[in-house]
Amino acid sequence: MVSSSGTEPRKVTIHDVARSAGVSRQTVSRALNDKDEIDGSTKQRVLDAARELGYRPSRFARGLVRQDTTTIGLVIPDLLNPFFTEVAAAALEAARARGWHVVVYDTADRAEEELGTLQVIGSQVDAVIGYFSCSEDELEQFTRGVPVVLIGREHHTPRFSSIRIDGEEGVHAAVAHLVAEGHTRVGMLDHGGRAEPSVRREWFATAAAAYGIDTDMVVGADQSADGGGAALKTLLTAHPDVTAVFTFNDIIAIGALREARRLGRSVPQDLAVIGFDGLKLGALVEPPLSSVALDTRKLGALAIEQVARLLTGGNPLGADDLVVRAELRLVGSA
Amino acid sequence: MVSSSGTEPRKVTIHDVARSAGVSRQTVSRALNDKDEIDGSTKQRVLDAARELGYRPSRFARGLVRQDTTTIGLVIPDLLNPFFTEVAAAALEAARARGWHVVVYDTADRAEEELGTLQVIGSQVDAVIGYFSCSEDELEQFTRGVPVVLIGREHHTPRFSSIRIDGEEGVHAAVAHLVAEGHTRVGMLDHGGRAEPSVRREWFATAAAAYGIDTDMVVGADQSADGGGAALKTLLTAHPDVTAVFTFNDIIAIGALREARRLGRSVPQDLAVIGFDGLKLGALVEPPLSSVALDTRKLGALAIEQVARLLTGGNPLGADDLVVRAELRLVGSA
DNA sequence: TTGAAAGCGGTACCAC
DNA sequence: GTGGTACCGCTTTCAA
Repeated sequence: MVSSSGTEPRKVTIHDVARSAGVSRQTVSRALNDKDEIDGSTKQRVLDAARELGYRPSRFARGLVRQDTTTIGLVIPDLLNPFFTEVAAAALEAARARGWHVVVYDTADRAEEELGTLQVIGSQVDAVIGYFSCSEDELEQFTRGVPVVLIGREHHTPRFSSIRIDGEEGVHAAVAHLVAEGHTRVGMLDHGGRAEPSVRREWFATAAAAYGIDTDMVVGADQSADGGGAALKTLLTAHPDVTAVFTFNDIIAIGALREARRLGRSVPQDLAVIGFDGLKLGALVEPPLSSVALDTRKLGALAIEQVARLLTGGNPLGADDLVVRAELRLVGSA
Repeated sequence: MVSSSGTEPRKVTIHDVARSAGVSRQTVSRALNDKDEIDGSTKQRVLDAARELGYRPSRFARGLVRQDTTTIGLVIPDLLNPFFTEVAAAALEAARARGWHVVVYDTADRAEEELGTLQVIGSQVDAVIGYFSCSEDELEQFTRGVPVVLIGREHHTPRFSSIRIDGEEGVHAAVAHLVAEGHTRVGMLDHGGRAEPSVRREWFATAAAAYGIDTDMVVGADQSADGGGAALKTLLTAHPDVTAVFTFNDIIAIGALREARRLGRSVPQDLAVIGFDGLKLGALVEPPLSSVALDTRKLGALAIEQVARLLTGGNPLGADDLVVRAELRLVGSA
């Protein structure tokens, strides 16, 4: 006796409606799809029967025959991370403009969940946009045949597309600004975790070098406000003479802002802070966070646009077009 | 000549693979679905052929025959509003636990988009969870037959379910705390827009009355940080003697926090602030925002749980179980 | 181990 | 205006 207590309501099909209304299935179809080759009264009768029976057309059957609806899968590590929130919102907006549906998968920053998602997603969507941590091999293996647009990393196989984030100029401008303000000891809070330094750090190093600034004061930070705070503390302990910091991203910067206040350093007077991403969130903290800002809406729009092209087999955008440039936005913290 | 320049790649079906591999369609199916009633070499041959042709099974055809995958639609007015971000994240998490897919629709706070979504969603998902602004009549009309769980408002028709937010005790505790701290002039920043005062305001009024506190100092605020800031300014201009404010939600409270600083009032010394929602965001501002906190994860989990019951026709949760209680969390701003 | 046939629930194209 | 039929692409009996 495993069956549920409720009256397991066997799926009502178009056939049931047809029989109940005393018409054929196609007539039911006509009534439901508002075709005009049908008598008014018949139509009403069918509609009534359908309501009566609680009929709902199967999206699968319908999708099978009229191949219209496109659904894309959006895979992100953490929707609560404001950066991904913005990316997701942007993708949703761009998708909505095309009448597409977006299935969102939050992998909770777990590699296993990511793989699991990848596994199942292939048979659920027409294309994938995502921020993945797995290898391209794994990606390829699971998404075989599905267009994939990568966010937050660059692809090495022509099999994929990716939206490149170009912050070189923006970071240079940030450093230039700090130098112009008289800062000579500028530290950086890079991301922690992965072994290799980030591209953002390279941009920073290049710019710093161009201004003859020391570039060794770098501390890795967890990708969280707490991580940023802790990293700032470490940095200032090791280098008390630091008067400005550039951070891997805004979340880290916001944590640094908070920690600076706790350490009795007022921002931007005693410590200038410049983040990266330009999150809307930056406007809510005090002082407002200066940042090398990304146009996340454009990022989302580009990803969707590329998917569209990939899907139609039309000419996909090249690497040169798949770029979002970040630019310095000074509002308070520097 | 409207045809695209690319080689419109006609959909490869299981049939093509079968022919190419020199087997029948069902053998292809076996190979792809990893059944064991198939010869190893045959399987490999089929797999190769499939890869060769770039074959991808149709999710519609597959869904049609094995009726497993459930997809739920999540409709929210604005993913960038941190409250909805949390709700969405919670729903995604709960859905993932069941292996469900979630299609997210952001209606951009526009009634027309909401209706449009409603229109299309019925034929795309198995159930709907959402924060809607339209009438129950409209909801009913468009979601006919689909289980619907409402968030942020209560239902009046048995046709729907809703997750109720019970903040009565929490708000009472908030007022009690303020009173205990010596505050006698407590204002409120309610939501603006709609004509009627919010339920939260009623809770506030009731609690305030219980402590013999004046309850007229209420200002409506736009649901944004800026709105909260502006509202606080209005409030303090009209009632300079106010020493504490309770707000409709955390976003408004955060705006108030910012404005207070600009007005030279330090928080919580000169002005105590208590929000509502308990967003994670509240931990990022200075001082950390005290709030009548909601368990958004539970909210999402409840919604999904109810959907599950509705879907199986099993015994759905009653109103008494569909409640999320909010409780006071004091961390800094009061 | 493999294949033929019968659906899954709709829609389109044809007669009537 | 309405019904018959084929078919969308795949899986699941059931024989062979």
